[in-house]
Amino acid sequence: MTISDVAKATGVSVGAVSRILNNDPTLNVREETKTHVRRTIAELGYSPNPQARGLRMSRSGTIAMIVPEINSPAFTAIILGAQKAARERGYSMLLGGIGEEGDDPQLPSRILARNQVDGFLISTGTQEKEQLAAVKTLGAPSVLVNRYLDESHPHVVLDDVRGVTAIVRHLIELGHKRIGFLGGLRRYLGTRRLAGYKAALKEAGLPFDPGLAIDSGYDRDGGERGASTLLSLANRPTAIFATNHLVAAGAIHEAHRQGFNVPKDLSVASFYDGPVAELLNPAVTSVLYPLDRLGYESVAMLVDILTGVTPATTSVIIPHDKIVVRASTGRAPTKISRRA
Amino acid sequence: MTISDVAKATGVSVGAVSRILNNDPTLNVREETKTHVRRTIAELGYSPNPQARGLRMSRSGTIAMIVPEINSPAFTAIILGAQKAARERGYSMLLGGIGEEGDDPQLPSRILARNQVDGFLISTGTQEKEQLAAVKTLGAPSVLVNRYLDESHPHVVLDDVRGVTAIVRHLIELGHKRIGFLGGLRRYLGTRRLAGYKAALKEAGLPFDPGLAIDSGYDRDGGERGASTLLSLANRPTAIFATNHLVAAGAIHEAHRQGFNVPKDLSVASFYDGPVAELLNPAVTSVLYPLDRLGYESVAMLVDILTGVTPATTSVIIPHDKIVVRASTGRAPTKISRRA
DNA sequence: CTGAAAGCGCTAACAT
DNA sequence: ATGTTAGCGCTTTCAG
Repeated sequence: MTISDVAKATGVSVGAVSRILNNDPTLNVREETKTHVRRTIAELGYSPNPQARGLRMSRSGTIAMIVPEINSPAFTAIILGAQKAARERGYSMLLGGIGEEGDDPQLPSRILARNQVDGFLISTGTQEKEQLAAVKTLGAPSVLVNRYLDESHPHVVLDDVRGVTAIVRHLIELGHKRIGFLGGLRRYLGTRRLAGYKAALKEAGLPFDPGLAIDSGYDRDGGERGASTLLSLANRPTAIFATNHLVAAGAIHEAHRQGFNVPKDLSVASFYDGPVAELLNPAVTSVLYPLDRLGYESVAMLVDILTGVTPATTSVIIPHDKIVVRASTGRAPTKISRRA
Repeated sequence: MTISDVAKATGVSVGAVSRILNNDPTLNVREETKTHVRRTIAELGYSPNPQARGLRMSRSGTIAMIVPEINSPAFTAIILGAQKAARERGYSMLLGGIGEEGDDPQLPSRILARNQVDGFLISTGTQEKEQLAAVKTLGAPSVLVNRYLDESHPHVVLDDVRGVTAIVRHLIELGHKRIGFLGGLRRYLGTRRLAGYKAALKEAGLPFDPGLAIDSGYDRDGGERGASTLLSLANRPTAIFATNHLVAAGAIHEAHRQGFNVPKDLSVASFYDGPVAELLNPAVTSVLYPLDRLGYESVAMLVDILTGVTPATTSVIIPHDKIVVRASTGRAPTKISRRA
């Protein structure tokens, strides 16, 4: 079933069929033949061979999304939004980089060579520096998703600073004066969250104690270790901000293990929000982001670039939605309780 | 950078280069020229255009994986294993069907038309019946992943029956006599889990009470509703088996809400195992499956079919690993406590 | 053992 | 307004 079958069946030439298929605006066809051809195509169930089309037009209609993991609830939402946008625009999405594979900074160029994708959505993993550097020399357009290289390189990020400020402000409003920070501090976005934390303290006139800001990374173990450190301080915090749900889960677990009650002795609030926030016990207060929009906007921007539309800006910032208050945060204890 | 560039650079014909690239066994080339061409290819950084190759060979080297969701921890593991196997065999994976998109039973054929994928890995969602029926008429090979149509259609599944039997046995060994079942009962695999549950009761000489087997579906809400029903029974169970972690989370949440202590008043055990089991509070006892192998074996089987190798069997069954005992299960209470 | 050439299905430039 | 045709990059048959 090829285009020439359609041509034969309709009695027109392949060229005409092709132009009708692609709504060629320059050279027009009689309305009559147009509908006739369209009908025949539908009857025959013909659909053009994407490889031939791709070969001819040197494009594939596929974009590759590189994510370091797929376990984290945040990524699932991002991927969902990206899928939706891609489909709406007639693109397919190839998912790569998950797990060990993601450790290879050359992955994008390998994918490019092997799959002839038109462009990339990039969320780097552990090898951030090398990976982002490699992106520059890719030879294919890319949009960074929740990552940042420089202002000129297209990226879609969250308003991390404001989001963290908002949720730390929530803790401060509950009367907390000593608030721990558990997050990544090595990557650019991690440091922006710390900046948000500092901003909230500053606007409340609270001092910043570097001993309360701990590089926990982004996993559950980091949350446990970080909470352990914080809770063993002589002047321990009464609240903790965690950079995601895994870290929050680890922190809550460690607090429980040490006999603290959450939220009576220790409030815990988390960045992001999603199904996992509800699964934890207690359910975790967190700042809600439309993470699917993060994925959606990334694809929109990439497709603009691919189709020659100059995007309005190289920097899209997704604002946070609201603070979802759940059982993990409460008023600061009037006096610091002894460890149970 | 095309194959004829390589031919020119090396002084041989394109045909020769192609044969060397593909290790053509029939027509051999001098060892000397072979290495020379190989070196030049490496120097030039040439890699063949997948679209042209695909057009010529009418294959794309891409397989589509259709999963209904990506939130569930089980799927992430399956996808990971599938990715690994695909990469090892030189295939790329296109992910589709996530979210609303998955409601369309015609999705596979649409993907086939649009993307010329070589084959499918299928895990249906809500529209199981229609979707599995559509698979039959696809015109491309497919392997069902954790789904079942009939013995002749290639599938990779878990030993659900034995796995459930094992974990229910664990509950029975803890002294529980009345054990609730929360799972899906409409799909084939759901009923197999129920069969495993019955088998465990039977081998222990316990009666099967239909009132204890509840169709909870597979989400958190179902877990809550199911637990609510079970806990309001006059003769309520002292333990519950949940078909996955979301259902387990809902059940635990509902138990807590009603003032029951887990595991003192109620033990909860879950199917699967994974990171989420640790996040819950209490952490959930569950039966461990190598879910990545489920994905891995599915791809292996599909690629066998694609490459003309007749698979040894159309039915691969992944055995469970072991019961991971965590805090959510304990000895049956000696006397049923009143609701707090 | 190696080169030449046909042709996979499509689009776009050029004819008519 | 429609038809013809070259050629995208590759593999593979057929000659040599």
